[in-house]
Amino acid sequence: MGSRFDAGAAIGGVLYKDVKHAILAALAEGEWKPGEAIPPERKLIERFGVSIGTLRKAIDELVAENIMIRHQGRGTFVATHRQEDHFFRFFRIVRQDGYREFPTVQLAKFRRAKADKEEAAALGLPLGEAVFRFTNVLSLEGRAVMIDAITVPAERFRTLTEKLLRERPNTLYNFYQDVFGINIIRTEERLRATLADEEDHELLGIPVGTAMLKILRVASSYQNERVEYRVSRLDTSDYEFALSQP
Amino acid sequence: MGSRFDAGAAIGGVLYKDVKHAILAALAEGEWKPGEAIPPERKLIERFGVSIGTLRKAIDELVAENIMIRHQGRGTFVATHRQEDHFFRFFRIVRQDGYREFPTVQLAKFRRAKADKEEAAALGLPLGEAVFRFTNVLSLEGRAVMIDAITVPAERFRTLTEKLLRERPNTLYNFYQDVFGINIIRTEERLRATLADEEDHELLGIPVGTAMLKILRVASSYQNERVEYRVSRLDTSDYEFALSQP
DNA sequence: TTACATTTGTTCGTATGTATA
DNA sequence: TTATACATACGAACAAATGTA
Repeated sequence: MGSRFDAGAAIGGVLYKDVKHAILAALAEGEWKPGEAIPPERKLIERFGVSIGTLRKAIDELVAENIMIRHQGRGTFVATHRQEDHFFRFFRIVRQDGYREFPTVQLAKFRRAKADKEEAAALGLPLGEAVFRFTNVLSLEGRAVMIDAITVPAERFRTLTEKLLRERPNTLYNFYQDVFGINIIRTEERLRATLADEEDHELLGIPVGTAMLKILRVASSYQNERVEYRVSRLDTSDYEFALSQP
Repeated sequence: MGSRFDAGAAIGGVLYKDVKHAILAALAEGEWKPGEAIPPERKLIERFGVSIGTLRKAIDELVAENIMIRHQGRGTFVATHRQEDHFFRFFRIVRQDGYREFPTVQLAKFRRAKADKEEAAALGLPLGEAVFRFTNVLSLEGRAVMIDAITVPAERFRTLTEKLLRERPNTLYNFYQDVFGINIIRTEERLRATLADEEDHELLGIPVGTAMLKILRVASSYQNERVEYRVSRLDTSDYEFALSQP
């Protein structure tokens, strides 16, 4: 059979997991949008026909995965990238003394292209599939320190244009949410060292051959759908990549 | 007032947090050692005078923080660094195709010294406090690729000797557990790029000026007690630092 | 300011299922 | 088979935070 709910994805066997996946499916179908409250627990236990404890256990996991946020007395909300905390969950560049600051972003390049081998592998697309490629230059304290070379599948970002990107009011991941209904909830990153090339010199004003941190990121949406591949290059003379475990 | 338990650290107000901290305190005092089972839930609810649900909520958090591991039908155990998973939680160096391998370690240097400014700040010690400094060279697939320069407070590692380090049978963090009763449960890492120097050339056989990944790590024990400062330098021509969120 | 309804958070306890020794 | 241990599911009662009349 499958789930005991209509929504789709389920394993059967563990009730709270079924509830969790039913909620995720409703989320993926756009029933509740980021920033909105989902129905109160009382309504949800009616809808799913489970006890309060079971429902809470399902939502507990969604909260632990940063997909939802609970506020006592207000309700349970679909997470947004608008919240400061959420932004710094994915933006891990910090001044070497620990100070965190919002970067300013400048769009440097934008074009439509066909996925090369690396992009196709990272995004799980066929080689040569249509993609958008664009480059952002990020500044901290007024100085350009990082280049983000970003690739997204054209299929999923059909209406993307350079103008839209340039005029977006808030963060990139928030823009993905608002305009394309894409919610980044997970990233995988790999870090290497490399030497600055001619492009780094032009965009950041650093000498060719400077040591740079190279960050390769694949960002995914609700169903582990890979929606963004990003290669960042950071000048680490004043800033660094910060990470805490757990 | 304080806690309603003897053990110490508590906030009062939220019962399951008190229970959690009481368990942590017992852990820090060595009542249960890594690898051992803690008493069954039945006993613990008697000891703390709380309900099963409250106890489980306390242990849930400890499990989420990788401090304990539950096994249905067997018991709840204090986490060890022996488990493979646990090792790769702190060792994040991976071949660029994703393959994970255990490194072989060679002790290259060992000496007693006084904490310099950087070490003192990282470990929260007074400047000039006695520390041990030692250097490991890590090899993957038989090739030396990373240098770990490690500093630990002599106070906390009183009986450490070069011989002990050289003859330790298993991983370093496991050695900390077994010999010093120190359990690393948390790390903070900062990553930068740098250029290979003369020491890198000597120990890894790479040309001076090669781009290298520099990782600064502070490792902490149960009560956020900082017990190890480590500066690693990785040749990222074949390997990389891998990271998944969440 | 107060009172009240709404919503999530905490604590309690019971019954049953599943894995292990 | 039996006993033990954790896992799941249920639901009641009260506390705390929030928004509104």
